[in-house]
Amino acid sequence: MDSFPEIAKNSETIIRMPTVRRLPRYLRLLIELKSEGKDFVSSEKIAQALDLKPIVVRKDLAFTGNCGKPRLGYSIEHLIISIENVINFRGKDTAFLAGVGNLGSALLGYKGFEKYGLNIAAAFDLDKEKVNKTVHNKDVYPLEMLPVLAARLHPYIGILCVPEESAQEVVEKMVSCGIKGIWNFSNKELKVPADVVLQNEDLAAGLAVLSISIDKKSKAPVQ
Amino acid sequence: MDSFPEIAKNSETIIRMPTVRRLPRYLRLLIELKSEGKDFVSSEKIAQALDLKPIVVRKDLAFTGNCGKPRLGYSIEHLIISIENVINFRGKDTAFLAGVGNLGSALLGYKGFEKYGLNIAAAFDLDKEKVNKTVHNKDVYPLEMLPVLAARLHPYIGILCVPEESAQEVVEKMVSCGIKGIWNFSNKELKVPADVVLQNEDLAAGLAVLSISIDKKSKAPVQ
DNA sequence: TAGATTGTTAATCGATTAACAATC
DNA sequence: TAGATTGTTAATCGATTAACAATC
Repeated sequence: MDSFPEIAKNSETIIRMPTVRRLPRYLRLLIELKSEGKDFVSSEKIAQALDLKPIVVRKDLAFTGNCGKPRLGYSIEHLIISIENVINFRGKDTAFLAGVGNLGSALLGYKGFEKYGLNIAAAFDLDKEKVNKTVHNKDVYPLEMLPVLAARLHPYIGILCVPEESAQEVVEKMVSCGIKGIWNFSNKELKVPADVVLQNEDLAAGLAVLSISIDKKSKAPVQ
Repeated sequence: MDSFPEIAKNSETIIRMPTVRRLPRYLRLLIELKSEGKDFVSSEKIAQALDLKPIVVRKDLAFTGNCGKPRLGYSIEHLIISIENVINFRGKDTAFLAGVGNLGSALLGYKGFEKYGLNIAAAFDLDKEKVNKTVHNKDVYPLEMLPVLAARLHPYIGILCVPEESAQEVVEKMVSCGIKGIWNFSNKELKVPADVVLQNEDLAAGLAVLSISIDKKSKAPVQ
């Protein structure tokens, strides 16, 4: 943890989305390997564990600025730190969540966010019945309180789990409070200002891929 | 609904994943337009609504086998049917869900699956305390009951929301009961036989993309 | 007919893969 | 040194974009 390779914080590196989406998978594996007491791992081993090709692993890991050692592989500890830095999974970033329905409540109770460096500091709802309670130990406030709490807690991510009808309105409230990224679990197509990042999570997209893949496989059993 | 264009059920069409992932977005928009009484829509209009380029829309829609009419655009009703057919969102496909924790419960209560042609017919859990109850009106059975209920209900998709430790074991049970697709919400890297489709949903992947995009945007404000 | 909009063909861009030289 | 494993450079593949002819 003391001697530490120069991280290529080369801010001009291009974001390659497929690589970024794989980084959390490497991270989980590396943390597991570390807990088993391992110090180094090769791209070949990582590839086997994650069902990838070794060259993909090497290309992806190069993107984190970390260097492997010929014959040894990659330092697990250094890689973990590099990946966490690149995708910002270290530290505690503050998020607000809006919409404490089924999905919103589940996310409030999701333990994994701690590992991802995300702290849901407060939750909000328009429904008077859901408000002024706690869900999974998180306080749920009326939406009107958003500006006051934002001024105090400085959230930078807004997690959106409200029904489609109110999604745009809630996003605008979040944006006007200085939130810089919207993680959208509603299926509403949202408009955000150019300086705000919108990340849509679409359950139906995954299901569509699954359905069509099953279809293809059953129709073309020889491959 | 009577006169209906020949659908190119050309089974040799290649699956283009980015296209497939966008199809549910077109579908939602088209259903909305239909409810507004519209009959035709142009690729330009669709592109505006979904923040895409018109050429992307035309290429994607061509993939559904549907033809647009020059000067008129696409028949909304026909397109809806074509898209639903391609991604198998018509009819009622049976799914089993395993793991009735926070996320599993939320999915059991998710109304949208009806629209996606997915019917969660039964839920399962290893925890004796969670079993023999109903969650959002779905029966929760002990995992041992899976084979019996599978023989009766013929599920073809298994939705996996169990903790990582038991994920592989549960998947194997599902596969041995004839399930052809696994929708994996756990973060476990699963092994499945070659004839079974695995679709991983990784929350951390979306969060990583969001985080890194916010970073980039704040560091490169001129674009 | 003129004009709007589609669908096709070719060009560009980006991601994956292959080949191999560099390194410990 | 020999051998394993990395990182680089070039080739391939697939998706997006551009240009434009076809169509109503």
